[in-house]
Amino acid sequence: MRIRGGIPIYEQLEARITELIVSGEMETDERLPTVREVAKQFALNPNTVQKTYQLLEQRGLIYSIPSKGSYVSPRENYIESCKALAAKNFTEAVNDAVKRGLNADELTQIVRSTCKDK
Amino acid sequence: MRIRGGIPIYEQLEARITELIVSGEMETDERLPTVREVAKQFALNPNTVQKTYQLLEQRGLIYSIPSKGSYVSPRENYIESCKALAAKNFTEAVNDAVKRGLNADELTQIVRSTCKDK
DNA sequence: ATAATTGTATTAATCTAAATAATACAGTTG
DNA sequence: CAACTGTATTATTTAGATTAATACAATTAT
Repeated sequence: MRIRGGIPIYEQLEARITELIVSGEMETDERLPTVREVAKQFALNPNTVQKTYQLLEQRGLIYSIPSKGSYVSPRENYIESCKALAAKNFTEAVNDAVKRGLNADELTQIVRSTCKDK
Repeated sequence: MRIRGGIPIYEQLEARITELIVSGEMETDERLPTVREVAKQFALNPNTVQKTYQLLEQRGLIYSIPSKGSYVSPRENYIESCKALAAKNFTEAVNDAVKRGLNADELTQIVRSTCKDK
């Protein structure tokens, strides 16, 4: 099974797990499902899942102990860099929107209404 | 020559031309360079450029007359749908940023500072 | 102890979308 | 008439994403 539509699976998975961790749904030092478990659950290849875990580890969101498992990093290890990356991506999105005719007020309004539903 | 980095060339080109049109650098009914001219200038295949022109026409930004050329559409033909599309994409970006830990105030701040430099 | 499970690593093969390439056609323009 | 226009078709090539088949050493559970 292969998820279509441009965005690579390992990135989709990375976004999903990032959300679980950043939102606090997973606690610090909580164990993540093994690479093989996730692969089985979503019918993916273990290598694809490992790629995601490597990404998450590079960004400080998780730490992996060989032969043991992968765990959620303490918040102070990642929150800064995670937000920095998000801010960078978001800045690009703002620039794109401006180029397509939206102004600061309109963007601010979208931010407000989108965040309100949370 | 092939532009690297995930985003397809025809989308990069589409973004670039959209900017020219939306910003007003190109005027209504102004003629766009021909498919073959653009292809030559950027060392692309004419088919790739044509794909971009098709996209732009679908979005109402340009209109093409066979055997004559492609021209910038009047503003009222596209500005609404163009902004709607931009708003849709931007909303996704907001959601992504929120999932990664940014809040409404932080996002608004980024909007302000990013738009200021323009 | 020993069998199963862990993260990690390597290498090759497969698959798909993107991009290229080579044309062709009909209408216009000079 | 010759050159140029947008448009269309089909086949090929390419590169990145994904799969696949393993293997290893360390940990855990039986």
